[in-house]
Amino acid sequence: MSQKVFVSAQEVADRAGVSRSAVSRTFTPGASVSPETRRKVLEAADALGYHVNHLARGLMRNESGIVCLIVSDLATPHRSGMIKVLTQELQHSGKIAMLVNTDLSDGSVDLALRQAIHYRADASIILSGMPDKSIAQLCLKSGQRLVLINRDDEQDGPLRINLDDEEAAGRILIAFLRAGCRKLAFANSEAGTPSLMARENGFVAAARAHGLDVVVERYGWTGYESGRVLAQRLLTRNQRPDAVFCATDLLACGFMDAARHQFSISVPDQLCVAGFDDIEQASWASYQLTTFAQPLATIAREAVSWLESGPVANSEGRTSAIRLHADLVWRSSIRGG
Amino acid sequence: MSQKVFVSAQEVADRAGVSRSAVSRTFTPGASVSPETRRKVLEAADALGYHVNHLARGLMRNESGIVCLIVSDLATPHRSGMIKVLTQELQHSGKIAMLVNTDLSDGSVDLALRQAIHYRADASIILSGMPDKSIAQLCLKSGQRLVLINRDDEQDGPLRINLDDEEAAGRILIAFLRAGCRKLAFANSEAGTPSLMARENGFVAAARAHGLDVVVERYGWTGYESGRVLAQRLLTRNQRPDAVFCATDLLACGFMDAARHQFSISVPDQLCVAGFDDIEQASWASYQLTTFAQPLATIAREAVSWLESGPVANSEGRTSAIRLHADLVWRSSIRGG
DNA sequence: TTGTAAGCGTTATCAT
DNA sequence: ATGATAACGCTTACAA
Repeated sequence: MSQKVFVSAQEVADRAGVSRSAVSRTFTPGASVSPETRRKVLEAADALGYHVNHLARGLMRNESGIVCLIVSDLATPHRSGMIKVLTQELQHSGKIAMLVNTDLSDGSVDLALRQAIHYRADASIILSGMPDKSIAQLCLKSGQRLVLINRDDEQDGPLRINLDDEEAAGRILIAFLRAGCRKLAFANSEAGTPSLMARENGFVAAARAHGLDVVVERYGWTGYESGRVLAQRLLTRNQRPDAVFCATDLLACGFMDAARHQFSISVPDQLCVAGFDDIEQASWASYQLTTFAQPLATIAREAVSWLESGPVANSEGRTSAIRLHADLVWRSSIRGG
Repeated sequence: MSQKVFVSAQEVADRAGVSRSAVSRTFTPGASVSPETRRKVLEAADALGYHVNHLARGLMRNESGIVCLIVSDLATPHRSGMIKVLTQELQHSGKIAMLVNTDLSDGSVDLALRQAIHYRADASIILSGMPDKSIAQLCLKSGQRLVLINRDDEQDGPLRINLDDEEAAGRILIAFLRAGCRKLAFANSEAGTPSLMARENGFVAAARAHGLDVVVERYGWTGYESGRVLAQRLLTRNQRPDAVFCATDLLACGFMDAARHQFSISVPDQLCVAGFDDIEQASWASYQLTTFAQPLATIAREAVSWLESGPVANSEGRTSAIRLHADLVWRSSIRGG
């Protein structure tokens, strides 16, 4: 297609009157070059607009510097926030993010991982879906690292970073009880991902431990609109709940809006609401949602530092799992405090 | 670092009992291979877990398939929405997105473009900041394509996609006038990007054409919090405005929240508000913001199809600019309709 | 410290 | 249709 004409190391070498290797060494941190040649090379490179070809370098070094981010629902506040911190952290450690959007086809996580292999990515970070066992094994066998965030998979080999969802659910139950709520509900999507289900199960279990029942409702995709539908369903019951734990903030925003504008219910006076993720909108004046903060910075740091850490034990790759704590962010969608 | 051991074409060839070239041809669309060899190769490849090395392929073909997305404020609804459609469109046409986050350092757009060159990206799409003239020239000279979205630059060579911001500003003025508003205000950030300024200038000019003045206030970064500050400033004036055009939806959300919750002003009864971008939150029940929709799908399609179109005229690369129309999305933050 | 030469995994050219 | 061979731009022993 486009007639690309990049400057090569040879041209720089010619102009500087040195060998190709001298040029290569100049751009290799920690290689031995005399200050004089270095200067000449840098000068020629600058004049010619030379930039090391990372494709070729990756080929030789067997290390591309590419990390593949596999993501769906790219435009949701939580996911985009995740991508933001991950790209920052990756760039900070000299890597570059390749972004694969899996919104389109089904089973596209596998397709995405194939892309990662094609470009010889040093690692893949999966924020959505679950890879097929076989393709995941291929990645690991090929020496590619795998990080699963909020996927809670049983597979061996990848790094798994998860939150303590159950425990958080228990804490929010206490908060509801302190606010005097007894008619509990849980609003979930039908996505059924491990972390979503852990929140649900944790909440139900904690309630049961206190001798209380929870009305659970699930609907559609984990977004604002689903929150409205869930409100429709939960707030039209004979026994209207006085406390709702929503599986995500996005659901909670939709739920609150429906409760207030459609059912004229006052939050938190007549209904306490809690969410999960602490997306930016949770802090907006219209919501002031009590929620759990995803420790984004920590997640990114842990993920990237694990990628940087030396080679994984070839012997079946040591199994690593990190469970992080989610801080409760108190706002006014729950009475008291 | 990690001992990566990917399967090579040679290994596949050996196992299938054919030559390397046969393997290569099997994976090159439109190459001539007999069904028989093809089958043997595919079988061996599958058994071994072979995947074409795009690094090496890019080296040979002088075409990496990589497109670099250069972005700041990654986590805002508008930017993430943009990234979503762009990645979809790119993947759809067989390309892959490399994401560079420029939130960190200043002048990092140049750094980002350097990364694009390092990885021999076929093109770069810039959603934020402006590249230095020299580095942009280097990209173009190297045969890399450049797309600037909502940057409205004068430079020659790159494709420039912009909205008709001035014209849109004129339309919203009419809407305000029809609603009976006469005390106009414009809420802007201090970012001063061309599109933001075009909205401001277009609004002021249109008002002047109708013999009306506009109070313009600018503050901080283009986010929710700035909207609140701007409301603070504009709503405490002697002459309180009865209509505010906010440069973006995010500003508008902050503005509306402050107006309602802090100043107990009713929107749209006492104050009409309009925004720009049509982010998801604009449609939420708490805002119901009248705004202009960014034609995201069209933008992405235009950008990617331009990348696919044959080689740019080497003779100074024909100058291409696309100006798109922003549809007005009517909701209830303006009276009437 | 420097240059020479081999090799990374492809694809493209050219015979066959 | 197939196989040998020469690139592609780089890094890295190895030799000087």
